[in-house]
Amino acid sequence: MAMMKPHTLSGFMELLPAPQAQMERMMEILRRTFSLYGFTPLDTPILEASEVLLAKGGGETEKQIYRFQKGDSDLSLRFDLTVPLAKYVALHYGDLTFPFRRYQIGKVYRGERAQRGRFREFYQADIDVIGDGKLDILNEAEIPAIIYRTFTAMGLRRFQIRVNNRKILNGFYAMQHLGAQAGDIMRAVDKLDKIGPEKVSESLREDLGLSGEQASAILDFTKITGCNADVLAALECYRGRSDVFDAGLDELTAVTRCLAAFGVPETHFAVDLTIARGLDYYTGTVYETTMLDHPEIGSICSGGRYDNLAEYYTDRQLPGVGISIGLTRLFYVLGEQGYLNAGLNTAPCDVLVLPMTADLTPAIAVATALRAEGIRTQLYGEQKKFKAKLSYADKLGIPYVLLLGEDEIAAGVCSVKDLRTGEQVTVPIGEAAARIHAGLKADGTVVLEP
RNA sequence: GUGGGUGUAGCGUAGCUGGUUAGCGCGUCAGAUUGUGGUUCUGAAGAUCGAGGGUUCGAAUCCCUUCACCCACCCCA
Repeated sequence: MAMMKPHTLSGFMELLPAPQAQMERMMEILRRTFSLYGFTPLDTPILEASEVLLAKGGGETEKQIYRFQKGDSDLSLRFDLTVPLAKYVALHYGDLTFPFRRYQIGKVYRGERAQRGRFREFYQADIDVIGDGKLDILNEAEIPAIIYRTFTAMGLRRFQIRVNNRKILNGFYAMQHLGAQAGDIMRAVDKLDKIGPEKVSESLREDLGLSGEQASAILDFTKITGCNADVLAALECYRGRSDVFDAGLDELTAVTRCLAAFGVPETHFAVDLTIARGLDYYTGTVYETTMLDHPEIGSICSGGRYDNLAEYYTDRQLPGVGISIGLTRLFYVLGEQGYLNAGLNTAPCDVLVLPMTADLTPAIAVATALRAEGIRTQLYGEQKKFKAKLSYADKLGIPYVLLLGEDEIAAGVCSVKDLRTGEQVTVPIGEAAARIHAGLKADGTVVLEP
């Protein structure tokens, strides 16, 4: 039988052990930070009935979703974590306490062309707050504050969370009598950074059939930039001409105020009237986060307020606000920039026990004792040459090796070698754990509690 | 989905105006050193040149087909 070449599908990330350890570390930070704000962990199926995921119907989702038949079932892979959440909340409404705050880290799937920093299977780390009937604006300010804290905890510095409000855009376009084309216009305006104002104006007039006055009114609107206070002040000039716009401006102003109180510096947070992206279910505040040094990779975290997502599954009004970190993309960018692996121990364990005798039981006893002390211990039982055993520890980056030969066993001692310094000491077996603990703590390596 | 580019040992690559044993680096394995790794030295293994077909005395090299991957667009985390 011909052997087939092993390969991994395009757009699917598969990591080696060391980077995988880094990825897990990032997820730990996310879980810890989300818990800090009172979010409860949640998991939902990767597969859902197609009618659930496509309830909203149409649009880009329909084109990009992985959908297939199994028997008579019409199934789809989830393309985000928010739509499944809406289903979950509608389904378990009676058993949940509102506002319902949950975080979820899981893989999602999008059948589009893979590219640098763009995957077909990727992790999203979501936090959402779902209200019963109503949901206070405070939540919309807290979400980016959490993101700020999360990214900071991961060691990121050069990122910016940009905020806008769909009501402001929709209200403004309504003033220009362009309400029906709001979506297309937002998409055109979104290209400002990429192709410049002239091309955008051209696109507005030629592709969307707007008048010259309308196009320049839109471009003038996007030119409202500066510090957050300036932008908000400039927006006040448009007040009084659209109820929707006024509501959006009130919300954006409130969010901006709260964010300052949450301790998010203005360097990391900006009101930006050009952002409008994200899925089309957003109805109010929208967020988008980019790395300042790598804008070309796109948003690594975005979300917003959605008032009507659950309407396909329930008659109840269940407004929500949430945000999604593109973990796989974030990890990819960090890895590419060499920001990962800085001084982090990615070894699978802290010590490798090397039995040098035919009888393995003394080594087994030592390994068991070390584990009882919370030291991550691996027992190496392969009949290899001594140098091969040491080389194994070296390649995996295991910091300590514990040698147990005839002489040591007879004397009730063991040899503990620090592979990083090459230093080796012989200590009573009972003291080995304390010795390794001390060395690990000095290095700041995470040690499991006994 | 549309347009462009690239496919040579596990990985990164040279060779590409056709010319006979496809070269190098990293990694792997072995030895120097059978209780001392990471450094160094020596040696070895490892490639149906993405696949299929065609042109030719002769194809990694030229032509066709196909597949895969990458980039751009679309859209998005």
